[in-house]
Amino acid sequence: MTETPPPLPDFDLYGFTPYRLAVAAKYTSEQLARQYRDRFGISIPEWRVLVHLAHSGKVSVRDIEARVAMEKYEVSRAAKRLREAGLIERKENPDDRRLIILSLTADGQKMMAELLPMAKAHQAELEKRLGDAFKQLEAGLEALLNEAK
Amino acid sequence: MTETPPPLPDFDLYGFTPYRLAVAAKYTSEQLARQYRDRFGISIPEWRVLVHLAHSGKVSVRDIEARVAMEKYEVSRAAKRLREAGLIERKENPDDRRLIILSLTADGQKMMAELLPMAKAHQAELEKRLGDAFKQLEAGLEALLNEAK
DNA sequence: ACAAGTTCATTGCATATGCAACAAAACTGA
DNA sequence: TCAGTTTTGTTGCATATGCAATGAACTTGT
Repeated sequence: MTETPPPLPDFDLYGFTPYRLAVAAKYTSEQLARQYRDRFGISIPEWRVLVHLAHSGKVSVRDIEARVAMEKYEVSRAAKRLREAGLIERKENPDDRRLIILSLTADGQKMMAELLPMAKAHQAELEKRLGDAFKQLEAGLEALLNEAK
Repeated sequence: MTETPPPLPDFDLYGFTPYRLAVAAKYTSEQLARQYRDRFGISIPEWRVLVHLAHSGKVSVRDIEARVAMEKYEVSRAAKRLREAGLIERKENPDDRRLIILSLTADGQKMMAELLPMAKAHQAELEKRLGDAFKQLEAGLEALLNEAK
């Protein structure tokens, strides 16, 4: 004689948007991330810092933190590894000695000159594969990300 | 006399879909995840296992791995913690003694009876807030997730 | 029947991550 | 001016994670 357990609400993980977004995020970044990891030994946090530096020139940890959805300790540690790898360099800001100035080294520039086209190609490929669905995805993401910040 | 560095392709992280998805995933799961972490001490991998058990009854590590986008070692470790917390239990499958049978304990059921409505409310809230953009987001995700598997 | 290969789950190890504490520099206001 | 507060960046510590190796149970092919 088995007691029927208290019935649980019906809930399907596949229909749960945070889950779906997590899977989609992992799926879309996986292939490219593996490429730049195998080829250059770069992790995703490091990649984000590099992209920001490639795009914005000289910036502080705080700038990056504010703009690339990373906590400052992540930025700090990513920057440390990148410095050890000789890809970025770090100076003191004479106007405010708490701030640091991060920038790509020549080696870092060279690497990014290879990496960025790979990323652009990946993005183009994704857009092409998804077609109209891509436009819808982006419209939805736009609304979500606007409210996020 | 500064040498102009080799020009880098223009690339904006904000327009990069894998990045956008990662930020969106983090944003949408953050609030709820904090709730169930603070209240029940449950992490996201544990939550996924629990949801799958609530939905599917008795399953093996392999079942969960296949269906909830987790590696088997993640499932294994999540299950271990949940067992230690008394939320799930584990039996041997007599037909195939490599397989294990995971299921919710009474405590686990009770907890999920609280947790699932929270998740449903979170989802409903998200749908409502985003309105039409939600539908677009889901259409895009649908296409992406279909190709993922 | 049984050696070789597969599948399933777990674990050791190195590294990554998240949190909170910290130190140094700059700002604030009386 | 200068004690208290805030901002910036780093780090110690505990835990989580990813990978590869392991071992046990099953399957396959001859």
